[in-house]
Amino acid sequence: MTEFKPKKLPKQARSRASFDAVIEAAAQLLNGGTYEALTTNHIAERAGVSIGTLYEFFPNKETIIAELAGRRMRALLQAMHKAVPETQGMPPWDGVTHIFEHAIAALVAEREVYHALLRQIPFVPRLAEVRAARAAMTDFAQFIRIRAAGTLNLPEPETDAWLISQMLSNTLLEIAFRETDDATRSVLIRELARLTYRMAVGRDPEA
Amino acid sequence: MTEFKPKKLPKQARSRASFDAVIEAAAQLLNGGTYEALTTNHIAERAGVSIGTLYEFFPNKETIIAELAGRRMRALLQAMHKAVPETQGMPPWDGVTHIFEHAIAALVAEREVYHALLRQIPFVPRLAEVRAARAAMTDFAQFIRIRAAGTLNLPEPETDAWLISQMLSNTLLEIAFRETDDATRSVLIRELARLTYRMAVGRDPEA
Amino acid sequence: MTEFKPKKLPKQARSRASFDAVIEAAAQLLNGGTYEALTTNHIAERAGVSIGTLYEFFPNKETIIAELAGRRMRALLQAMHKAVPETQGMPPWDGVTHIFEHAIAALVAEREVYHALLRQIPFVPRLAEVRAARAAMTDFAQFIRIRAAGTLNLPEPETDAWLISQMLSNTLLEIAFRETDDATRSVLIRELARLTYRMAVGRDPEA
Amino acid sequence: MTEFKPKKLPKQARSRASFDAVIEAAAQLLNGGTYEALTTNHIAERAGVSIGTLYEFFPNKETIIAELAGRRMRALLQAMHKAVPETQGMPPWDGVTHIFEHAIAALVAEREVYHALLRQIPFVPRLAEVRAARAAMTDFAQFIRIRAAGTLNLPEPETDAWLISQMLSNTLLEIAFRETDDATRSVLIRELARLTYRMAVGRDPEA
DNA sequence: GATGAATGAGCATTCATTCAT
DNA sequence: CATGAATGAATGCTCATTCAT
Repeated sequence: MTEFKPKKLPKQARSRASFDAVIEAAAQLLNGGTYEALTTNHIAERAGVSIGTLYEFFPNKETIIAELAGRRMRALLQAMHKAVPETQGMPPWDGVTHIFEHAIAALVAEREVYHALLRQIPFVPRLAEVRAARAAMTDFAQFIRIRAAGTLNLPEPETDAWLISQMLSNTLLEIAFRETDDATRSVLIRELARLTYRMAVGRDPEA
Repeated sequence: MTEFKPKKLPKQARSRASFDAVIEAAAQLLNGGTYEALTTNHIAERAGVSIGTLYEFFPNKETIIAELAGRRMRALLQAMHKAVPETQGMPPWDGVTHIFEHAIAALVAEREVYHALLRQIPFVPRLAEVRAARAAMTDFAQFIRIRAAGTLNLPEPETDAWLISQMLSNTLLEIAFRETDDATRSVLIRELARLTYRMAVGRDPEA
Repeated sequence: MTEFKPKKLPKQARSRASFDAVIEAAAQLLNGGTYEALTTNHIAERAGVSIGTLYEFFPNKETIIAELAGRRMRALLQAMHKAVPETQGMPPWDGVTHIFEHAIAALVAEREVYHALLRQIPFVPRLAEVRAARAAMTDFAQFIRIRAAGTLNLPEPETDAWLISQMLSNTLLEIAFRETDDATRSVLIRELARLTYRMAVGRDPEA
Repeated sequence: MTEFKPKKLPKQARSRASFDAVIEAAAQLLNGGTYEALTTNHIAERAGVSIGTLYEFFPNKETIIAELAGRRMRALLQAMHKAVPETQGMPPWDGVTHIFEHAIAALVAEREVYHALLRQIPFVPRLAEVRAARAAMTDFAQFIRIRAAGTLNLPEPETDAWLISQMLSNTLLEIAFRETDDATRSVLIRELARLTYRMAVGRDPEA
């Protein structure tokens, strides 16, 4: 599988700024346009950098996108991890809901970026960093156990973990991509949390 | 919303053959290449038809893809519907497993086609026929109730139906897209059926 | 110079109807669209005739247009000739005005057809029939002499005749093509008649 | 009304050369071919520039043509203006003849370019710069008055000015487009000047 | 005769990438 | 180091014309 690595990681401040500007310009253009409209020349222009400079840092277009995908995946995981301590003392179901809400908030803030990255660009979902983020969803399902004190009930742990991570990651994306209001999304998230609990424990939480 | 309709539906045998050849050529090219490599000239060449003939039937590239998507969605639903009578007498969990197996078989046979259509081409998931197929997943979840004699237990029926249809359609796709062997897929399907039962009924089936 | 002749002149009534339909379909399409949008397939469709039949009568697109141009030029001259007897007893200036008015009326009725034919299609102005029609404008300038009893005063008769025919034909077209109302056109026609009289006779008419 | 403006006006010498090369290549191709044969790929090839570079400067084909039309109209007006001082001391009729001769010389040098631009390309005559040039013909008719010391005699000044500008611009073009020798053109120009004088003043000049 | 499916050269335009300055 | 002019293969699509049925 082709690796997408920047040509050189910038050390000096000025370089660092250009490097970042390119990636964030790509994100801006993705928000408000499809992937098909994303051209390297536009990225350079939006970044305030010449096309020549862009190619100093990135060997090709794919690498820019891979870098952006990595950034956003890290941001997404961080948003969820930051929410974990806040669930202290909540009943397990509420804890899951809380974490999902943070994930959705991060996704909705850049709906089109995530949509383009994860649903339109062939190679992005196969990127190691993206797969890791998806797999991490299971950790949050596991988290139910910690909070629910040992009631986790998964007969085929590995298989079930993979399935649940697929269901959660895809459904969180669908909720975020859906054109609707925050209230509707709240209901969806809460129900998703309950269905997740059902999957993981085999019964409804005694809320 | 833009409608994608063929220019003229072919009546004569010669036309019918060309019409079909174009659509199936598109499918062939999608199998073994990405969407980006799918060009109208390549489609025509592969179909053994001139580019002019291709545009005799289809007003633009999108319409070819929409027509292919429609065909495959219909094929998928049919594969599932054909499996329903065969579940007579099976315990509900096995019935769902059986239906999923047929769906996966259809998907796996053209893994890359389905992947390109549903995960790379922006407008395909928005197509009426595709959305209908996705929504139909809920019917199969409902089907559990029929077989499980009234134990369906969904506190927010509409919301839960949407969530379950998203989870099932996406996860079936992920299982089909995953590069693995049939044995592994069998286990995944069976576990998916059980998790689905858990979501729908709130407990494990009494196998 | 290439000659544009129909393949075969139709004798039977049915053929005659198809032949005419093709030419008039071309005229209709020219009214409400530019020459660039005029395709043989559209002409055939509009004429209610198959493209194959169209090519039975006309060896190529140019011939259809040449035939249409001939028809309209003949119609234009006829419109002007029909007006001549009506000028009996009018003072010469009014007579010219009267004839011009009939010409403009014919032109305006199919503004876009005449514009496309005479101002956008390279070979039409070079067609024998079109040049003849243009030359005929001089006859109407000559007509002033008949009515003005011998006062025509053209030192270089042949040269002046060509010049006047160019001025009149082009300016009548410009008046017809101009987007304006009938009242404005009336004033333009009357003034054009006076300027023409001045050119031909060397002084204003004693209206 | 759609504006046709170059994408970026070239600053550097290299750019300037390419920019000009494109426009003059278009002129060359128009000389010796019709508008229909004028393609962007041919223009680029003739200009010794890649098609990509062509589109670096011009957003579309129309803009190239509009730019060429502007250039030639400016050249035409300049040719006429430069001739004005040379008419000092000439009798008015000779002065007009002199100016017309310069206009015709400029037109004849690129007969086919002017013909294609002004008689085959739909949008060119509607271009602001072209309309201005045409209107400027009236100034030269006015010029007769200056030389003829107040004898201008136009009962409907605005209408007559428009008519005369139409007659002159069109007839100058027809003289230039006509396939003939210089001697014949000279006679035509001289007679055109006299007819113009007649139109403007109502009698022959006292040569 | 009439049909209309089929042809394919050709068109305007895009965009990832290079390299002389 | 940075620039941005230049590249050109490739794309989606049109349309005059042919010819098997």
